[in-house]
Amino acid sequence: MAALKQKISEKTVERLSVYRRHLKELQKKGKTRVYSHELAQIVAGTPAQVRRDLMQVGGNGCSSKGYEINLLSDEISELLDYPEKQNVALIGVGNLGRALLGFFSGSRENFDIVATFDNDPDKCGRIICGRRCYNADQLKKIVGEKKISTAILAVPAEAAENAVKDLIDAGVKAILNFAPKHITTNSNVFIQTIDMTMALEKAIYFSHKNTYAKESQHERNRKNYQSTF
Amino acid sequence: MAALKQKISEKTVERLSVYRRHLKELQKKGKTRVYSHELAQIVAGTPAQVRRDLMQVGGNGCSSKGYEINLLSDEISELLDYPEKQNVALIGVGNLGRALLGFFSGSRENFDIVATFDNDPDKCGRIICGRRCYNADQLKKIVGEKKISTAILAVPAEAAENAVKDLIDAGVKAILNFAPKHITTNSNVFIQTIDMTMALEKAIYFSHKNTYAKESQHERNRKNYQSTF
DNA sequence: CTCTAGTTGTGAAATAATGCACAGCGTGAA
DNA sequence: TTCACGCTGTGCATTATTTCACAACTAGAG
Repeated sequence: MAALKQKISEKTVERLSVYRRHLKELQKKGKTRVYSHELAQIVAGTPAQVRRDLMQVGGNGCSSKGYEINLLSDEISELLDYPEKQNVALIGVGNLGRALLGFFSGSRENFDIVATFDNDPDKCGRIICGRRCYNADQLKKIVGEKKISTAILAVPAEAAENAVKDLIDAGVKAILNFAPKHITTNSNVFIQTIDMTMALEKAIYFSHKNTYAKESQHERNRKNYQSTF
Repeated sequence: MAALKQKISEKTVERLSVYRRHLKELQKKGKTRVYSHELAQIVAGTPAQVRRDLMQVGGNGCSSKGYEINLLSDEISELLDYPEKQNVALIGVGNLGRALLGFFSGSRENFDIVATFDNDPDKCGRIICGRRCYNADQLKKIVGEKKISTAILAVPAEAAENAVKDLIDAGVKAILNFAPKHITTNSNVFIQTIDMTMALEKAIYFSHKNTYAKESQHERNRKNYQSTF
């Protein structure tokens, strides 16, 4: 228990999430132990980086046997998750919103999308992918009632700014924003923007640069991981 | 023309894309000039950082008048884009794929989704959102014919690895991967994974940490920008 | 038991990214 | 014309992140 409550960097949190998902796959395959260099491959990092990350969750690797998968997975979960399943709301039930709803459904242990919101009267009141769709003006009420801590924002760019305001006002603590618009706040609310347009433009940019910018194998591996987002 | 062909960092490329989109909005509003501190707000960075980024594209800000929006936008485009519109393929026409197709449609100047692929016989041959859907086994042929440089991958996690192999084999140069699976390659192909599950887990993680980790205003602003992806 | 091979944990070095601070300049006012 | 203000471009300091490299340890072979 080395690193209790030591502030964990965002990058590390991101990687821990990726490690954990991979660990669960390994569990399914019946593996019981894993080495740092195996996990390193997943995130295209170095074994040293993986070990450092894992130290933050109480690094209990065993020399020459590596890490015990079950234990490690549990430890990561203890760090990333909360005792109670977290309730999440989806704002904006357009094409993207519905796709995200499907994407995030299924057996999730640590969170649950419990409500959706839209301001299209045709959608409100209906059940979409198993979740009730509320009118946007119900936001504050439902967020309070259902103790929703986090929101997924899938509204058009023009609507994003106001939606964020409303969400913060409603008491949400984190927002995962898919609208192609970067939004800041001076509140304590955590806003993570997934800027898909930017990501595609970036991919297109590097699609060509890569061809005539030969690098070492190692460099290339690192390049391929990328921000992961 | 300070920085011609100087290697531009990924972070900078990301921000340039964001700047450009904002510049185009400003253009629509009729603004003609912009200051570094205005752009800094957008990405929750510092003016110095913005100026550094812009220097890479030929920094031609004018003392006390700031940057000329039209010129700056064009210069960023010259750096990020290519003379020819880039052809993009979408792999996987499920819910998410179709949503992405819609999301990336509209008036894009620098790229165009020209084909979609799926291995569901029901989908193949049909026109989906205006794009012909091909069978996956046509990939190499079509990628060659249509000079597709970049692919958007929206297949289930299990299928991602093989899909990436096929795409690389087909000659694609960059992949934007939405499958919750990190994939590496030793080819020169640029793979950018948008790990939405990870992003949500991260958001949930920081939703709580933020509440009892008060920081300076400035720190908070930085936190709120986040990886942007 | 001893030795070898291979792995972890981690201090220290290296690298990358960010922010500070100021010289230099253009602008507009007087 | 002169001056004050405010902004850019940038060297340098600072901070964040990654990698190196090695001591300590474990397992297994002989």
